[in-house]
Amino acid sequence: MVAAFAANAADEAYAALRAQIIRGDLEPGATLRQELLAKQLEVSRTPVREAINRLQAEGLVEVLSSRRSRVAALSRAEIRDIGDMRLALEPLAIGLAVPRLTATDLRAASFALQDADEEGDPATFGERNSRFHLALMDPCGRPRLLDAITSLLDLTDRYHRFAIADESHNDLVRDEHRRLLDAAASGNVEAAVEATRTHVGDAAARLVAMFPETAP
Amino acid sequence: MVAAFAANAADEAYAALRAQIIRGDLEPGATLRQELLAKQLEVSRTPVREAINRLQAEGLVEVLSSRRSRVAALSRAEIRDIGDMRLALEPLAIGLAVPRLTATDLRAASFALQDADEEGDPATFGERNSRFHLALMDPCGRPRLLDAITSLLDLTDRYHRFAIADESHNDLVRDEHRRLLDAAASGNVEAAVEATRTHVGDAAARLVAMFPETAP
DNA sequence: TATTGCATTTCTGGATCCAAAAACGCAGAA
DNA sequence: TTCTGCGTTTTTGGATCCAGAAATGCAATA
Repeated sequence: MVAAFAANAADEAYAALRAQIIRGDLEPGATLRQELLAKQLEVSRTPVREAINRLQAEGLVEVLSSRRSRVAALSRAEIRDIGDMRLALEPLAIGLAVPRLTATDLRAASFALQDADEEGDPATFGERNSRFHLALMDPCGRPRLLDAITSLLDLTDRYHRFAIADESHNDLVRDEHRRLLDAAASGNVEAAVEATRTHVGDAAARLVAMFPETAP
Repeated sequence: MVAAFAANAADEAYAALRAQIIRGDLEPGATLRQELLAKQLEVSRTPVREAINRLQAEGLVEVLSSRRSRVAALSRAEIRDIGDMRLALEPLAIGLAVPRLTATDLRAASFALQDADEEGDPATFGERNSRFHLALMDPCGRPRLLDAITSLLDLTDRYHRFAIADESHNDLVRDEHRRLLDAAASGNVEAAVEATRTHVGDAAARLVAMFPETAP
């Protein structure tokens, strides 16, 4: 593992598994065996179990009929469910955050945007994209709201890799990102909220479109 | 314990603790000792730990600086946070649910409303109130949205008991409930969404008002 | 009497153990 | 060859064990 900045083994296991799922190292549908994961993370099964439980609560892991658990594979319906929730929550967060943005916040968001928009490992595109969004919303001062949005972003991050093959689509995303950042930077709350609505709506629609109508 | 309809001990412990917190048997701020809870629930510490973890994720339990955990005591800011999230999510759920409501759904909601509005144990008022709301939103067909809303309702349920002393306030709530149910029954999506917005907004404001400006 | 330091007790997180349930695989029957 | 049934293996949930951290309480001192 790259880094372990967690006080306890359970947090560490959680962070490691979450990262592996989000960047697709653990593919949707892969079954999770506690013993194996414990060996890989060099801890006992106890913290692995705790991590799996948390991931279940977040929706990144799903429980099969009985006992066994696997990496959640989202359906078209679930992607739409998540998209609509983002569309309800992110404009709220942006609306609260923009009036509180400091120069430091804006600089951080700007850096995050640069990182998100440049070419890079497709596996981490979703992650980098989410980091930009969260950087802008972070100053909203609503921990629970941010947690909820983070969970939603976590769920779809890994599916973005398939969408970024289309270059014209990427240009559009860059454009929407830029518009959002500009509105936030100029302190125009209404414009920022509207830009968020547009962008999240578009992004969700694109993700939904990736899933065939009849697929699981 | 009254009922134990859970297959495994962890679910059972979770349900039991959640119920005790929601109806105020475990007061905000009370520290949770695993050993004691395990003895009370007649299981070992393992499932209790799992239950506490889940409750932490939901926000009903908070972790102290180190190790010890207690029943979450919400602050004014957190109540507002939660209220705004409800205001973002519940209209969405109602808007999706109303076109799909069956006669059975409406009957269930109507019963739930009757139960919520009649005099009864103040400790369970929040719970009964939430059940009505959820009954109306249940057919929305969005499991994740419903989970999120349920979690939010869980968090504030126990604080409603203090609000229902005021009888004029109760009349207003009954009125708003009735308006919402009527709109839903008539299939008027826009009216139902608007009634939800009004009611949730009012309810959240009343809860926030209960907390002194400067309190924790 | 109030306060600081230390010994004791309590409690938690993590590891390990155990029984039961589920998955697997093989053999025999159709 | 394919399906079904049974014995074996694997894996999980729950219980218990253990070491370390925090809290508690007592005593000695100012």
